[in-house]
Amino acid sequence: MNRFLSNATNKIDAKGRASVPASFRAVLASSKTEELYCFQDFVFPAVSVGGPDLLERFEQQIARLDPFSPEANRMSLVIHGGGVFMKLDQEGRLMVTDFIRNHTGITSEVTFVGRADHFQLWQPQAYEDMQAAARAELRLGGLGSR
Amino acid sequence: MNRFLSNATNKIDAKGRASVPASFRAVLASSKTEELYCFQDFVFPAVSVGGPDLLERFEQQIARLDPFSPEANRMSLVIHGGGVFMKLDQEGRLMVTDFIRNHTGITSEVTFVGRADHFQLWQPQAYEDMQAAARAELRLGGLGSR
DNA sequence: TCAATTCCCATTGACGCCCATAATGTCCCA
DNA sequence: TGGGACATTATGGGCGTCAATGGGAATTGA
Repeated sequence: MNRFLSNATNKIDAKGRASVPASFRAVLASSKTEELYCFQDFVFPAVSVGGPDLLERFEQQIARLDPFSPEANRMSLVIHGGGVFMKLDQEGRLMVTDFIRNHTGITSEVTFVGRADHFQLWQPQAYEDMQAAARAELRLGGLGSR
Repeated sequence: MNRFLSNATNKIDAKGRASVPASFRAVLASSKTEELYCFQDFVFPAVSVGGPDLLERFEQQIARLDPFSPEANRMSLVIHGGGVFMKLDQEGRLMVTDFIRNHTGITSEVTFVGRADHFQLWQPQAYEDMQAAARAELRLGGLGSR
């Protein structure tokens, strides 16, 4: 499978590192992705991580908006001003920086959440709660009501 | 027969493995399905299991939405973040992970339930109860009363 | 020069591959 | 039609491999 799927919670060690799940690393390797582009999610208290192509996709979306709209402005602020590039170490571990911690509330553990073309970093409990809430919404919205 | 039908209850061994019923494996083999997509059922305390085509069906629903909308974001969180890929071992056994246990209450035995294009994992007693309840509903609803 | 980051190696535990055995069902033939 | 050989399934467990984790040493950079 060549997209990010499922979720896993890993520990952050004394140096602030956390292992990226092997299945996620496999996806990155298959697309030859070395550098990771990170930014905060628009909706959730999470940090999204993907290849440089992810950044390009967002730029295209901004281009489609009215350049003077508050939405385009806000999006650019988050995407360009708020984004960072990161790299994994030799064992496939990610440094959990203050940038990540501040937007997520992550302290000692990270939940990696697959989102098809990218993945996200969540504070474990926040993910649990949001997953349950989103599931309840979908039930009302009719996805599971066939 | 090329769809999942009937049900069977199998033991979970000390390593957390359970044999998938041979008839189900035959269905998987006939469609060349190697990887299994699993997710928490939207209404029942069960985990649904099917081929990647099951995931694609959900993704088509997401594709109909504005990719930057909260709805699409939420649906992806559930479908991508909440789903898992699994593989059977060489003997056709499935690892009963905590993901499965948490959503079903499964402990030492698992009931496999055929649902035509996919199958489900249930805690045996929960399945019995739900089966009986569904049967009663049908009786009231008049399906058998024509 | 000090602190933070990266490299490298060790440890542990989980998982997959392999083989063995028991239980069950099926088929063939007397 | 009964019985027995055979096949298949469900299950148990040994063992090697790899992922996740921890920590010392080297390197970088302010």
